[in-house]
Formats: sequence, structure tokens, C-alpha cells
Amino acid sequence: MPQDITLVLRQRIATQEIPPGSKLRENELALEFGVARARVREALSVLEQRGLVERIPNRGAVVMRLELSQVAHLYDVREVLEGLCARLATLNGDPAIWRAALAQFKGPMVRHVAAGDIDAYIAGYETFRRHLIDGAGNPVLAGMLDSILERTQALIRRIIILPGRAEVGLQQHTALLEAMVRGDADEAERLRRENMRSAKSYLERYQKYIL
Amino acid sequence: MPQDITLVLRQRIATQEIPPGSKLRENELALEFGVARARVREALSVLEQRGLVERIPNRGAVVMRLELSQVAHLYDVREVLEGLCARLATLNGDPAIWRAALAQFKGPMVRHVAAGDIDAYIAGYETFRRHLIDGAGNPVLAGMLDSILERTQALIRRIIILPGRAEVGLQQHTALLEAMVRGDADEAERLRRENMRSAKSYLERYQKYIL
DNA sequence: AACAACAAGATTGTTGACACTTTTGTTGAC
DNA sequence: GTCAACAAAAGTGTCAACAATCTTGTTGTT
Repeated sequence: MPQDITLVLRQRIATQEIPPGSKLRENELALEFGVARARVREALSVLEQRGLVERIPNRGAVVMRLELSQVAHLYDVREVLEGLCARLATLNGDPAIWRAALAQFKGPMVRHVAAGDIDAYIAGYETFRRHLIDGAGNPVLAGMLDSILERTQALIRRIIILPGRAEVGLQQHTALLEAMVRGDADEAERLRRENMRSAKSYLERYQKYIL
Repeated sequence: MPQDITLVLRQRIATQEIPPGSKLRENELALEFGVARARVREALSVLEQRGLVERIPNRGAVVMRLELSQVAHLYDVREVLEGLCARLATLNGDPAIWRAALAQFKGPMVRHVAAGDIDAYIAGYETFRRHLIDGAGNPVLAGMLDSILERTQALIRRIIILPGRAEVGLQQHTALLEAMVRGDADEAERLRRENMRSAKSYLERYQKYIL
């Protein structure tokens, strides 16, 4: 169960239950989880490798703070990776799969946007993303995309509540799925990249409300 | 110095001094490095996170074995990342920088190819790559490219000695630098991606001599 | 001879204690 | 009152010992 500790800490950082800049004290965590410090140490080491915390020798671990420039770098990389992901998923998967995904996706999501149900929207987006990644069938790509999302997860909720963002995002995602149903990999890649660029531009425009 | 151990192990794995499939026994390493097992353990944890070794509970760590499919996945991701890298480097950097890099690169490399000096060729390629990554100015991208290269480093030497590969590679790299001197980011990205695809196809064609 | 049960050895997992470094709080001089 | 020197406390880094698990070799039965 050493990775359980990692998981819990990851979630707490993602939800900002532990806000950026917080110090993570090994003793505290060891006491809370009822394990020895070495276990906590290993978990912190994993979080450090994943870029979620920064560890300074003899000074401990603090939750990484996201500067705008960092986020921009993350989104630039994410753009090309998500594009590749959409392309591969289109090429690998049977169009019928995407037709089914589109049917299952569109209706409920429209309702969630209309109802302003952020949590349901995020959950829907999460399964949509999972479908794409699974469909791409590239574990290396999957790992890197997960790593990026993990680091930006604290932001997505703040982006989605921006005026008009959920609507635009949903429209872009359905357009992407439609391209995938047609088997048009080039267009799928292009649309996904455009989707990412638009998210990034929202982020930059509203940065003062987000970061 | 716990990361020194990680570094040494990384190099040994890269040079296949420790071949794929080998077991890494904590006690042995602790004894060799003259430290306690906990330190070795941390190093192994890092290597696991980086995808260089696989750790099975209660059974230890073994050096990851590269299947062809895995390598293909790595190269597919690398292609888009190197493409982005070339694009960003072209956009960010002063053309004069690339002109200088080209001048410094071309002559010596031609000689190394002619002389069949593999080590010098690899060293030259390494600085070329470093220039591109530094020029791109994106730490996230840099980390991911490093991570990929680290995992495939055991292969590059075997690819370069393939018939004609060094010549083709060198020609592609100079073409890339020339595009960067012109400030043509689109062409730079395209050329770098083509370069990666060509490396991948070499790899697939000669896989039985490599893997 | 082949195989199952078991015991001995080897290897990893976990813990608590100790050493070292940084931080914090206090005292005293100016 | 401010600041520097110092002492106490807190926190991280390292280690060696113990526990749990897996592997290997042996013995005994069929």
C-alpha cells in the first residue's frame, strides 16, 4: 500500500485540499497514515518525479506552484500529444466505436451544460478523454498525457466555469468525435489541437482569475 | 548523493553494461556503493518512475526489456515532440545562433562519418540535440524528450551503425538546421518529424539486428 | 524417475532510532 | 528598540535490524 499514500496525496493536491506552496511534513503524514516515515518518503519521491511537489534538500517538500509560463509550456506540449492521440484513436478504432461514443456523449453533456452541473460535465469529459487515450493504444503517450493532466488538474475546474467555456468545449468535442466517426484522422488531429489552443487562450485571457 | 546512485545506474543501463532483464539486487548495490539499502531503494524507485526498470512486489527490480511495439510507441511520441521542439527553437532563437550551430556542426560531423568515428558522431548529435532543446525553451518538453531518449539510448548506437544511417541522418540534420537558419518553422518541424520517421523505419527494417 | 511437501537460504518490505541540517525562539550587547 | 550570537526545537537524511515473502535445495513418497 505505499502507492495508496501517493494516490491520496495526488488527489489532495489535484483538489487543492493541499494548496500550492504548502509544506508536506513527513512526520505528520506518517502519523496520519499510520506508517513509518520511509513509506511517506517514497511517496514524496514519486510525487517529485511527477512534478507535483518540489523537494529541497534538508528543507522538505512543497506543493509545486504553477506560474503562467509553466502552464503555457504544459499546454504547448499537451497540444501536440492530444493531437497525436486523436489521430491514433481515429486510425486504430472502428468507426462504430466512435459513433457509439458520440451518441453516448452528446446528449447527456448538453444537459449537463444547460443545467450547469460542473461535476457531471467534468466526469463526462474524463470518460471522453479516457476513450481517446485507450483508443490510441499507446502506453507511452497515455503516461505522458496523464502526467500533464495530473499537473494541471487543479486548473480545469476553474477553466470550465469561465463564461462560455463549457459550451465551446462541448461543441469542439462533438466536432472531434464526428470527424473520428468519418475516419478523418487529419481533421481529428487538427480539431483536437485547436481545442487545446482555445483552452490555452481562455486560460491566458482569464489568468488573473485562475492563477 | 542519493541521485549519484541513480545516475550511475542510468548510465549502466544506457550502455547495457547492465543488460535488459537483469535483476538489480538491493544488497549488492548497497554494498558496492557503500551505502544503506534505503538509498539504493530510492534510486530504484526513481528508475521505476522513469520506466527504466520494472519492480515487482517482493521480487525485485529488473531492467526493462524493450519490445519492438514499445519502441514504436516511443518513436511515435518522440516524433511529435521533436517536431514541436524544432518549431519552438526556430521561433525563439535568433537565426544567427542557428547559423553558428550549423557552421560548427556540419564540417566535423562529415569528417566523423567519413572516418567512421561512432563515438564522435554520437557526441556531436548529442550537442545538436541539446541545442534544439535549449533553444525551444520549454522545460516540460525537455523533460519528456530526455525521458524518451533515456529509454531508447541503448538502441541509438545500434541504429547509427546500420548501413547508410549515419549519412542519411547527418544530411537530414543539416537540412533541418538550414531551415532553422531561414527561420522556416513549419519546414523545420516537418523535417525533424521526417527524420524521426526515417529512424523508426530503419529500426523496423533491421529490428532483428537491434532488438 | 517424477513429484509434492517441507525446510533453509536469499531477497525485499517495514520499522524505529540516530545523525545532521535548518528553523525558530531567546538572551544579551549596543 | 534592533540586531547578532547562541541554544532549543523541529525536520530531513541515513542507517542497521527485524519481519514478511519468495526462491532454492532436500527429502520422502509413489
